[in-house]
Amino acid sequence: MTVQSAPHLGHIRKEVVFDVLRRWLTWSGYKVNFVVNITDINEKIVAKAAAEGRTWFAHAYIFEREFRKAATLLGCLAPTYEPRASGTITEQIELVEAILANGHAYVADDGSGDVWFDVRSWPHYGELSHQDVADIGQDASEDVADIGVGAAAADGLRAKRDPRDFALWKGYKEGEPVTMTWPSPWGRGRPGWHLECSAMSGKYLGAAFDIHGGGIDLKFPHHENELAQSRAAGRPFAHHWMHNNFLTDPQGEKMSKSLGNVLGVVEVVARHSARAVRAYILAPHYRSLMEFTDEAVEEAAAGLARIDSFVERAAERVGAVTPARTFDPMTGELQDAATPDGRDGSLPDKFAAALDDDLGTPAAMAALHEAVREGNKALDAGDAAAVQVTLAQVQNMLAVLGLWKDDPLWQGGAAADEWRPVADALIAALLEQRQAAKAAKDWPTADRLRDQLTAAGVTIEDTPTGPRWTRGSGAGA
RNA sequence: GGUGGAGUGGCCGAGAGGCGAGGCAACGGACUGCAAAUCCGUGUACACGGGUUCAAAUCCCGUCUCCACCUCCA
Repeated sequence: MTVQSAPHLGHIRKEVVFDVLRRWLTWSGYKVNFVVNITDINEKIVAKAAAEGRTWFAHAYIFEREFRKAATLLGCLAPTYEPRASGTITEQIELVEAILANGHAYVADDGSGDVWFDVRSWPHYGELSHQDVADIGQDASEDVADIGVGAAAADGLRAKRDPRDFALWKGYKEGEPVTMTWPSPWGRGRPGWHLECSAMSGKYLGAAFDIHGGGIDLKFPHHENELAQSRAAGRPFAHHWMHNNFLTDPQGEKMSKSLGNVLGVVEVVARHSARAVRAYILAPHYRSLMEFTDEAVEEAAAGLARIDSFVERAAERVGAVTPARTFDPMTGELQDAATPDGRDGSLPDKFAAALDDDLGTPAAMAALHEAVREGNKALDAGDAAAVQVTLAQVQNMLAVLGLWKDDPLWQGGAAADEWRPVADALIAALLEQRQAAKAAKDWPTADRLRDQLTAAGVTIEDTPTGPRWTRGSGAGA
C-alpha cells in the first residue's frame, strides 16, 4: 500500500480478500506469515506532503494509520508484519549490491547516482505479465507516442541503456527532501519503488516464499520488476501470484482521485454495516471485477440477516455455540473457543473445497446459505441435535470468512448503548399487553400494538414459545 | 499498437462440454386469528453470427460492446 492519501473501498477489497486467504490457510493448519508492505518512499507522497505543508514522513504515517484503521473496521486481522520501505533501507542497498555483482544492473554514467536494472541482461523479463515493451524506443512510432510510453521513456531515459530499465536506486536531486535520502555506495539517494517491496518480502519472508498478492494493476510493471530483480539477485522469490480485481464505481470505472469517484470506507460503512460491506466484498470471486452499488450491499446485508436470524433462533433453542476456534486479532493465530460449547472445527466439505479452489468465496457463501437452510429445517422439525451440529458449522464458516457476528473485532467502534435496557423494558411491556389482547382475541388491539412497534423499527415474530423481536434489518454489527 | 480480462434470468453473482451454484426480489402453497419468520414450489439465463460434437453458456472461427495494464494506481 502506498500511503499517499486516504484509502478507498477498492484498496480495502484487497485487504479483505487476503485476510480471508490468511484465515483459511491458518484454519487449515498452516503457520502463516502475512506481510503487508507499506510504501512510504514515493514521489507522490513528497508532492502531497508539500502541498499539505507537512513532512513526507508525517504525511505517510497519517495515511498508514488510516489504512490500517479502515482494514480493521472491515474485520481484517493485523498482519504478522507491516514493514515500511523506510525501515528496510539497509536491506535494499544490499539487494542492489547483489544485483550489481551478478551483472544485472549498472550505475548510471551521468554522475546522477542512479542505479538501473539491466533488463537486457535478464532474459526472463516479462515472464509474469507477458508484457514485452522491447520495441519501445526502437522506431519511435506514433503508436508509442499515443500511449505515452515513448514520451515517458524519452523523458526519463537519462542514462538508461534500454527504455525498459527501471531504477533500483535514485540519486539525490536538487529540491527533493534530504530526509528522504540515505547514504549508499552510489552516494546519497533513495530506493526505487519496485526495490522496496522485494527487500521487505526478502527480509520478513525469506529469499523464497509461497504467495505474493496484490492488485491486478500492479502486475506490470511493479510485480514483473520485483520478480526480475529478486531473481537477478539470486533469490527464488514468490512461488505463486494472486492478483485481485478492482472494485469500481457503479459505472464500472476504477476509482481515482482525478475522476472524483472515490468511495471512502468510513462513508460506505456509515450507510451500511461493516459486516455487510465485508459480506458484499466476499460475494464475488476475488479475480472478478465488481461494480459497487448500494443495492448490492443491501442484498448482502439481507443475506447476512437471514444467517444471523438462524444463529439467534438456533442459540435460543440449543444454547449458544461459538466457533470452535477464533482468530487473535493481534497475531492472526488461532485460539480455542472461549467457551466449552465450541464444537470441533468441522466445516461442510463443500465449503472447504470451495476455499481450497483458488479461494472460491462465492461457492463458500453458497455452502453457508445451504447450511442455514438445513439448520432452519432442523429447527422447524424440532431436531435439536441437527440444529446444534449445523449451528456449529455455521459459526465455524462465519469465523473463517471473518463474518462471525460476535467477534470482538466488530465491537471496536460501537459504544455501549445505555438506552438498550430501557428499550428492552418498554418493548417487553408492549408485548405483554399484546399477548393479553391476543389471549382475549382482541385482534384490533393486538395488531395496533404490533403496528406501533413495527413503526418504531421493531420486527415482531410469533413463535411457539412466544413472541421474539429484532431491530430493523438485523444485519448490523 | 501490445498484453490481459469481461458480456449469464427482474437484479447481484458462480460455473466452464451432458443433469439449471447461491443470494436478493417476485409469485403460489404450508404455517399463522392476520402477519412476520421459516420451509416447499415456480425461471425454458448464458452479447451476436457461424462451426465442431451424439451433446456447447462451456471448445473453434468471426463480429459487436465494455474494462484494465503498458504512466511509481489495490
